[in-house]
Amino acid sequence: MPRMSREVAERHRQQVVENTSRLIREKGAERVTVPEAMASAGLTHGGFYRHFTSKDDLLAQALAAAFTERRAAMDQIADEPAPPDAASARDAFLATYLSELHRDHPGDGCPAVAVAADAARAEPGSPLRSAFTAGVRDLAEGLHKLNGPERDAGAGDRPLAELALLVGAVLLARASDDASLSRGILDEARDLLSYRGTQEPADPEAKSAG
Amino acid sequence: MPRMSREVAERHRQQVVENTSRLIREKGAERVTVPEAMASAGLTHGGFYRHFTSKDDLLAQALAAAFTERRAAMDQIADEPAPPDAASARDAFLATYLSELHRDHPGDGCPAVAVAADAARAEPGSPLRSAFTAGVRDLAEGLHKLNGPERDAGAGDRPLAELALLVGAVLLARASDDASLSRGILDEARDLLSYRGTQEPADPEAKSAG
DNA sequence: TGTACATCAGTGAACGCGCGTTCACTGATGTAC
DNA sequence: TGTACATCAGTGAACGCGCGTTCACTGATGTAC
Repeated sequence: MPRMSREVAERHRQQVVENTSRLIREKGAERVTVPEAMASAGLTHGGFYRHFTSKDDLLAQALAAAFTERRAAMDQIADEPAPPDAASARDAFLATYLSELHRDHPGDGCPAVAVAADAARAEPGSPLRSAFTAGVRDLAEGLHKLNGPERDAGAGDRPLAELALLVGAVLLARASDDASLSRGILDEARDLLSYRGTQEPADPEAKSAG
Repeated sequence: MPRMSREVAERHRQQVVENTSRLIREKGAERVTVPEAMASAGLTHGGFYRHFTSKDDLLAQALAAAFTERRAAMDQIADEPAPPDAASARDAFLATYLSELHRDHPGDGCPAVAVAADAARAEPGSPLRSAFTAGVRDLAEGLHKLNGPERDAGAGDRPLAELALLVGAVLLARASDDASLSRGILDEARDLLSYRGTQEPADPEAKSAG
């Protein structure tokens, strides 16, 4: 199969990036190979360098795509009204993030959890690390938005710490080889964040309000 | 250099484990090689299998050693009186854990941060994952001890969530390629934990106690 | 619209490299007498 | 305490393997006329 049309070639490039975005979350950035990434779009490895300057280049693009997708999902929850089983959009988001579903499906999950270790060991200034840093900022902004304006005034708006707790909880829950310990981590994290969400309002009656 | 005495051989084994314990925190478990681990004790790779049944075996031993060392450091802080610049032993510990020193020196740092991603991807039941799970339990117990008995009664004792926040914060701080963002993560995490530590005591005067 | 030709997406073999593991070997250590 | 010999810690070469990257090649696509 020799030369493809530009349109087809561009579709191939996008498929490789999208599939790699999933692969790096499932296996970690380091363990994804060039042949594997190309094969995920039905191609052989030889043509890789027509699309990307290096493996690092692809990894960074795939990571950025994962963060973009994740942020969009956050905003969707923030902009929709809270579902009936959640007190607020924020609670709905926390329940989703700290769920066993998220824990057990890294490939669809948050790249901050899956790629943090790779980013921490990448060279400062490298494409992967830059993409990760931008992603952290992006997700923290999403959390800030979910926290809403009321929280801004008080002590409740700490999106960076909240992101750290979410990431740490899902990561430790994934690494813990015991079902009840793993659940305990997720549950305690949710408690800690929910508690802060509804804690000690000046007016006790405000508790029942949205 | 042929056969060494048993005493010397045992010292070599210990050195390999200790040095690997540092190496896996610096580079990640996957990136440590057998030749490298042996060379760290002045040996060549060929004799590796006289000491360990496989690379995985060494990694698990090294990880267990790192957790043991870390737990001992926690207990030392818990058992000593709080230093003059900290309100409690707990605060002293939090300040150390969430410091730039810890962030910038993974090799001396907490294995839960450095090896979580490797453990999360290791096979369930594998030596590395088992060692990690035991380590998480151990550190959570240490945090519980630092929290003290007063916290038990109220809502303040959530050692698993606290560990998740500590781990997530140091990990994201290491991965973030921007000094102020990185500091912000550590600072917000400390705020979140300190706030919970001194919040709304039933009796305001209790603040100065213990 | 047709023709001639340059471009380049994709193929598959090849490269040098480092990995985990195995193995024949060496010779001081440890043991049995 | 001495002697004879088995043990085994450590060496260094070798194994098969998969990696990232390069390259000559193919032939449909895209373009210039």
